[in-house]
Amino acid sequence: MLLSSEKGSIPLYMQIKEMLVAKVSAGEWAPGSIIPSEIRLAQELNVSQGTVRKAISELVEANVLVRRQGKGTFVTNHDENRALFHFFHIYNNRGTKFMPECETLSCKKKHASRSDAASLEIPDRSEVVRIERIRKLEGTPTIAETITLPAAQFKELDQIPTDELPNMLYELYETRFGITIHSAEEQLRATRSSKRDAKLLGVEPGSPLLEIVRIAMTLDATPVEIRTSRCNTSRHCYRNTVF
Amino acid sequence: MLLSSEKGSIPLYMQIKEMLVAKVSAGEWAPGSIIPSEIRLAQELNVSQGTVRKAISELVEANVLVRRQGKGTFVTNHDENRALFHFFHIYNNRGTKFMPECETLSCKKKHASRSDAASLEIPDRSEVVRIERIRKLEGTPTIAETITLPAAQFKELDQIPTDELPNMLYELYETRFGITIHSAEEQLRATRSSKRDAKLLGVEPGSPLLEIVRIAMTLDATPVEIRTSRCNTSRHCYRNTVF
DNA sequence: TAGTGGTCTAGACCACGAG
DNA sequence: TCGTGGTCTAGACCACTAA
Repeated sequence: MLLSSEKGSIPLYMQIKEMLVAKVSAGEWAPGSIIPSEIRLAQELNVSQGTVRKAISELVEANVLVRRQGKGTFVTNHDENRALFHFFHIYNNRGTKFMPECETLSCKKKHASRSDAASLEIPDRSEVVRIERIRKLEGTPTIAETITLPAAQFKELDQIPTDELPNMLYELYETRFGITIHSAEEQLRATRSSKRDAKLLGVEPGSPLLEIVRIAMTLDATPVEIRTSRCNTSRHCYRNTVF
Repeated sequence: MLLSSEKGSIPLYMQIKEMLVAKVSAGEWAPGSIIPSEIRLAQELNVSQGTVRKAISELVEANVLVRRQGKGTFVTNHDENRALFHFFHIYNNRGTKFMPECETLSCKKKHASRSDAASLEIPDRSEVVRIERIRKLEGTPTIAETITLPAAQFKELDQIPTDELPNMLYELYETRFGITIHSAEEQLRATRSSKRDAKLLGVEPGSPLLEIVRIAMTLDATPVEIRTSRCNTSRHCYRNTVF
């Protein structure tokens, strides 16, 4: 790799950051694996350790890498805790969060609707995999979920028996399809429960549900999942901390 | 100030960070004012510039300070843009955000309910100021808001004529009461519109509204405002980006 | 004991803003 | 031109982990 240190060019640590992101993004460094030490990278790139350090620090901040003192620096991987911590925002009214249980109702191939296709940046009517499931919190069904994925990137996902689909799908995406969810954009609205959701969640049809539409993206900002969650918020709520 | 650099003690940059936070928190350095340069601070504290730099960097990350190259480092202040950018999350369905207009309905002293008192960490039944207002987005009334503040810290707020209360209250809190909102915790639920809100927002009574309960805090984590927003989400939504 | 990241230093030079 | 923050270096020593 070539770094340019011309006057007025992009700072070295930024260029190094881009390089590191590229390696992770391309899968050259897999999730969970160790990357070369700061000193090695500095030698290879002909810069000082401090410069590499700054690049790595920003990627640690962005949850791309994790440092472990005495061991090394690793590519972040999606264990259950990360998924729960970063991507699950439903708490009970006492302010605590539990790992949701999960029952998958169906997992089938469909053709993308216009809006799904637009969100996933794939051609109109192309194939998608659609998962329907319901999630229980502390024993009671609380969230009805519809998940839409581009079939091209999730080949044969619909062949997996529904009872083998795990609770935390992002781990599956990573281990089985090599797709790591890095960020997501969520839109929240209040809606009326459909008859179907009402039955699944044990509420009156038409009663208010919190609808969360999430578009999840990889490190290079490619959208790969649309997830619509309809939540009964009588005993739970969505929490967000703002700085 | 004394820094301890004993073996096994808290890192210097952490101690410096605490010191800087204390100065801002105590109002010794007011919002918007410049703080001593990195070099001056380093001299005064007998550390290298790099160490001060690391302390400041983390506070910039936390939105406590802002750097301006060539000018200096400043205490963050709450202009309209900061309030809109960090604390207002309602977008229209095309994904854009506008400065809301605002009509204040009332601003009166009350006695705190048990739950309000608990949230604000003040004695039961102590005095609070209650503001009721409605906010218009692109011309249509979209959000009904109830704001509760501890009267002890917002003396004579209820004496201000309602039509003089500004759109962005956080600026007022800062300039008039010396209280800077630094972070907030939001809880979102789907609720049914009350008759009163329905009339204010021009919707059917009982129709679903997105309820946002925000507890806003100062830099030292003291809760100072409870804000309940009930939003009509037919043409708007709450957005959140997750990493 | 060797190797990793974590803290800290002292000093160089660049880019920006104001006088 | 001067003072600010922004980048980068070279090297010291500490704290942690694993062999």
